[in-house]
Amino acid sequence: MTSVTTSTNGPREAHRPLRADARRNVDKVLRAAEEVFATEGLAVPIDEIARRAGVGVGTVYRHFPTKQALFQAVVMVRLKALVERAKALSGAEDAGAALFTFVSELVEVAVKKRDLTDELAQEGLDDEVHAVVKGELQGAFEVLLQRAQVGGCVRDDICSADVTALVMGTCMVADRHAGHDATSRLIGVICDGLRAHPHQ
Amino acid sequence: MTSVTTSTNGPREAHRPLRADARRNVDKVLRAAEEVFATEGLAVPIDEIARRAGVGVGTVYRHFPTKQALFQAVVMVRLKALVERAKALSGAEDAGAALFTFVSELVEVAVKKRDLTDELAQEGLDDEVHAVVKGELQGAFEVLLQRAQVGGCVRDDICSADVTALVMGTCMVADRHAGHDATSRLIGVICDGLRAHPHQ
Amino acid sequence: MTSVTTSTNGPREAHRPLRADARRNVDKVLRAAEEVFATEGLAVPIDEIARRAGVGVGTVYRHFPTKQALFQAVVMVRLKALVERAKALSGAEDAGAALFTFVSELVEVAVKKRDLTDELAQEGLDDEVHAVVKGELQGAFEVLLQRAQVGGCVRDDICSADVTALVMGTCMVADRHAGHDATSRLIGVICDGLRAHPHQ
Amino acid sequence: MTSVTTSTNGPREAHRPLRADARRNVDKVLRAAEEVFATEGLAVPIDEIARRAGVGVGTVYRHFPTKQALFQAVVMVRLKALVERAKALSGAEDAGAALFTFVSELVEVAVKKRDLTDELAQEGLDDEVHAVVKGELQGAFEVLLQRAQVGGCVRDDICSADVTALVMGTCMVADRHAGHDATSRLIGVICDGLRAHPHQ
DNA sequence: GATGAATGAGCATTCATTCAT
DNA sequence: AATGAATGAATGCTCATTCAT
Repeated sequence: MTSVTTSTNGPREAHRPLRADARRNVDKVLRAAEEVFATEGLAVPIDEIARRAGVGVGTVYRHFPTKQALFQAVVMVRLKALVERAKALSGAEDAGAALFTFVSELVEVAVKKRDLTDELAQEGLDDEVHAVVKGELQGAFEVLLQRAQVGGCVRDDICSADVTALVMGTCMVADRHAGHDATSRLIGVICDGLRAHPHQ
Repeated sequence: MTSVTTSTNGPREAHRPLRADARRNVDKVLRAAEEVFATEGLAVPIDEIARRAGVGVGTVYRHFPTKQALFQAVVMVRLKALVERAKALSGAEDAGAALFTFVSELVEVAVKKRDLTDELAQEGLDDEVHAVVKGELQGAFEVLLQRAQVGGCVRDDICSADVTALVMGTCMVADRHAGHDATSRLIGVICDGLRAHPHQ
Repeated sequence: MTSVTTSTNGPREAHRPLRADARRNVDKVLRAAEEVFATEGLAVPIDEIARRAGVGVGTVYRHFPTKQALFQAVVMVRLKALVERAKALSGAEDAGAALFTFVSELVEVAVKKRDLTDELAQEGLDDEVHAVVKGELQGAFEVLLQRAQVGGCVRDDICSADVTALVMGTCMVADRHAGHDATSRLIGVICDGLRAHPHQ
Repeated sequence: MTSVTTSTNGPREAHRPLRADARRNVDKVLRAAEEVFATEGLAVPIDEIARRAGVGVGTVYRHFPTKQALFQAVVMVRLKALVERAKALSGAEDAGAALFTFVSELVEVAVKKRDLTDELAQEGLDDEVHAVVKGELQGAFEVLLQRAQVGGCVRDDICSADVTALVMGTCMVADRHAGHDATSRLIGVICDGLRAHPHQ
């Protein structure tokens, strides 16, 4: 895995260049947090994350003013990856397939990374930066959806928020529903439901 | 709302009929817990529940030996209601409509009662009683589903666990997705996806 | 075992005759408490005692205003038995043997009944009645000791409080020092120390 | 009194040298605990100890993961002192005098420090470290005893565990038996009992 | 009198966050 | 900048005691 923070100067003040060792620490923390949030969810103590990262708690707090902030930063990484993926798929031939692929992949990731699900479950505690990324994701996703709708592959009576919700729901439930096959079936139902033209 | 404990002698030992005042307290606690779990989730302190119920903490603990136990009791009430509803619907003419009605209602309820969602999200904390009720629900649900499948209204490649999962997911997400219309749209997609014959 | 309360009208108000069933309850409580204090010490919850006695907590409190009071009542029974024994032995031929027998028996009992030890360990929380019994025990014991000293079997430079202390100490330690033999050896040392004429 | 932690790097992990301020706090906590356990026994709330030490509860828990752990640490300090003393005495000319001196001193200390007594009274809560120190004490004590037995100053039919028990018992009782003279008399009896050749 | 439900102060322990080193 | 020690509010739970039934 390459540096998790490639596209930013750091989580707190995005404009002051961090010293090399500081950036290294931010990275270690993010990586540890990623891992531990992914497996244990938000419940994990900060001390544990610091321990795993091999730094002191103070260091964690220097870079992330709050546990929530760290959590969001972790998810941000994933959100960004999703944005990339959505953008990449938005040029595809088959607009329907592109949307369904995206949805499938998203769910598959979330099944493995509990924090993504947790994040999606969070309500109103987003800061601005976060909101921006979420907006980007929404935007990229909307493109995917509209192309699919325009192409007639997806019903017209739903909006992107609806699809997002359905996907989130599936994410939240999928990791409890052991096995890859089960997940696929869930995705299958959702996708078919989207494809279907509304029951008159 | 009528007494929450109509069909049981009390949460702990179903054997000795509770004194009238005790019954009243159990009810007050359950109601407070219901409300507060629904809005705040599992995180609320027991003291808060006791306060809202107008009883001492000790009273809560007398009836529910553990916070988890209280939580489960709260959900049990809902689960039982669901079982009733599922059973009632399983005699309906139109098997497909019955299933879809059940699903819709369930989601509508869960939107208002966040604890149901939380419960469904809980993993391994089931005690036996709990498991039994969940089993009953699963059973009743299965009847509903099979009848719908036999009648050709629902695809054959999914099992009741799948549907349960989809419904749960929708529940979890629906309350964040304000508005009755939005919820209906989600349910619509799910139901159409279930109705659809799998995309080859 | 016959009624534990033969020589009293009840622990609280020694002068109002108790109804038969009340006395029966006092007895049940005392017996349960005896057993449970003996094995678990003072730490046991009152509820547990009530449960074992087959009565409600309220009943326990009706007869014993306080946990301490119950505890003392239990020990009183034992203390009284000790008084009897001491008196019985004070007429014996061999005054030295009588004293040593008493001491041995006392320790042996205490090894089995933790509460006796606990009680002996209690400091200043005795009520009057209690003090009286303790006084009697002290008195009876003093007789035993003086006779042994007069007979030349026990050194003169110690008082009954000293012996009591030594015995208590041995009690407290003896139950941790598994085995009958070990206990005997401890008693042996103490008795020989008492017999010995002080090291000049 | 000098630093309580002279011979150790700290209670938890003997591996990393504690920061000066941390060391100071550990000391304050130990001293407060010592004092308060000595006067009130194990029953004192941790908060009280923290208050007296002038630190927050969290600090106590940082250094001692458990109330029991703190208690043991307190006693450990004393046990270690005893080990030292026993070792120092084991080279003395007069083996009998050495043993009796040790016993006397131990009791005199325990009279003032009730926690020692409490500790000795504890049953099965020994962790390994603790067991080791107790073992050392036993060992050092055994040397003292054997030398005295070989020299003919102490009877042969008892083992070090017996003597320990007798001493403990005396400790437990001695502080209730106010006055230096009384304590001396108790010790006198014990020592004479040990010296005595068993009564046939 | 008996019962056991209710009470609530009390306690051990955790953990996010701050701050001295 | 980094560290990790200190803090203390918060929480789940227990149990002696009181009181309505």
